Amino acid sequence: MAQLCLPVGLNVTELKQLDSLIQKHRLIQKGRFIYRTGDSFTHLYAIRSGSVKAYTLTSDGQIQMTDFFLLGEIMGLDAIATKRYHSNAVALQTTSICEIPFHQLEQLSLKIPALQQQLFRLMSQEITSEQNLVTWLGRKNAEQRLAAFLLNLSNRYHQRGFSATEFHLSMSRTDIANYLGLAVETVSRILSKLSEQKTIAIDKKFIRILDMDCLHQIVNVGKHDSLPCIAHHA
Amino acid sequence: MAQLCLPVGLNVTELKQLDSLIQKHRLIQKGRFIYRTGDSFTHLYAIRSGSVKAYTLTSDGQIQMTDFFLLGEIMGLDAIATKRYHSNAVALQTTSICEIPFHQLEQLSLKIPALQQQLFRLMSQEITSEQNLVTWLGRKNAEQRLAAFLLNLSNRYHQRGFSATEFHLSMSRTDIANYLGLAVETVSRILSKLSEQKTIAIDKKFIRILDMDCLHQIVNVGKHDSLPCIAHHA
DNA sequence: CATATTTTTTGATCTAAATCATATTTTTGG
DNA sequence: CCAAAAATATGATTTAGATCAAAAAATATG
Repeated sequence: MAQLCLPVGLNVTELKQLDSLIQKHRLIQKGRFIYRTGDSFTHLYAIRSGSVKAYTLTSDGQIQMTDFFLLGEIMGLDAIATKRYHSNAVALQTTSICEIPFHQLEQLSLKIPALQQQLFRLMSQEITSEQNLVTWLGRKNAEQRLAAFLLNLSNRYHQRGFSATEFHLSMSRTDIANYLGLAVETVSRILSKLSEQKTIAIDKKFIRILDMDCLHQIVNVGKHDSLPCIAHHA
Repeated sequence: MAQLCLPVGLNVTELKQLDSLIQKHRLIQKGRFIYRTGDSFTHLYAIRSGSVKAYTLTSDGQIQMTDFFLLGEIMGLDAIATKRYHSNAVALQTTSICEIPFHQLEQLSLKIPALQQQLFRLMSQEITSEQNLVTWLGRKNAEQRLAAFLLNLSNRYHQRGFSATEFHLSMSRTDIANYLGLAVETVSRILSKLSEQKTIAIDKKFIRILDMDCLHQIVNVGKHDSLPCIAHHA
């Protein structure tokens, strides 16, 4: 569990203690739930391979994607306060997850200051990442949202040592559209346009980013910005 | 410091220790900054009275509101990961804040399990609250967003023992619009409409909710819902 | 307290993206 | 391997809300 262990810098004994907590793995088939809204919260889940989507149902029964989790990421942090999961987590492909009993983790973090710090850090990161999503949804047009989404995935894969320019788009167009607050047709149209102008290339679920700069430019340059070049280099 | 102390249930010694951490108060005049983006993170801030807006600047220089903080709420949780504040926090009125040195709080929470738990809880709540905002922005129309916003404020005041139906709208229309991803004109128009139909009454910065049910109905009933009554009672 | 400045409101027009309508491609499952 | 179902793509039309424009109200300031 990269996110929990690596950045922490524990000694051998501490590492062993933490390791003993996170022994239990599970393989989830595509389309299966890891947890559902209202299930009582006992574990955090770390993704060892594969990917997961998390969504909530709004009061009027519509689906709202709240997160995509990729390899190395931790699910369930939003459930700590209420001791119930708030969303439904579904595997987007065959996914290996690691179960982390939260109560025991909490106990252990009392004894290992660096672990407590890492937990605070993880949760704070999650807050920031949701804030960023709010910013995209509130202020950006469809093309900017999609470009930002692709760059975000690219970054996250890159951070885990995978290619930043070629990766698996495991979520459907519908899921992406929902996540970004757009219509499926809009997502499809923009992906087509980006393909046409050779910014990306898509083969089924596989995406290759051909012109990363172009994506950055789309994201960074507001439509009222009269000096795109300067904005880009700033 | 309701949020930090009350729900925790500490013994006398622990309470004293916590109390000694959160002695320092400060009065902030309207329009003054509590922190700015990039300032190094040392304290969490709890609001004792007044209110604060938090916003970020996007890469193309636009303002994006990320939060409004009311009395009893804690600011700065998003800065823990990076040790830098990510947003600008500005007082919306004369505001009394309480400074909480985070490093010491972290140390203390190693010794007081209930305090650690409360911190996890607070951060988890913040994650959930941002997720909710994402849901509003992604799926709701202008009227629903504004109704949800008013109900959210109402709830938060109510939780602290204030009136749920009459409160101070300390943020400007522009701030609200920005927060909800709308144009000022749209916010103004909808507030006018709600006033006209006696759902709310606004006198300068003071708002009175006359028909709470109506607001709930606006929020809960999707436009495609053919049975608003049923949806409302579900 | 009178004038300047900012904020809010209201109206008219325009546009990005939703919706509607099909067609095409991909996936599923017998 | 083929038919049915699901997902994706593309074109035409509509619309919610942005933008533009201007007045009215509130607030600040000398």
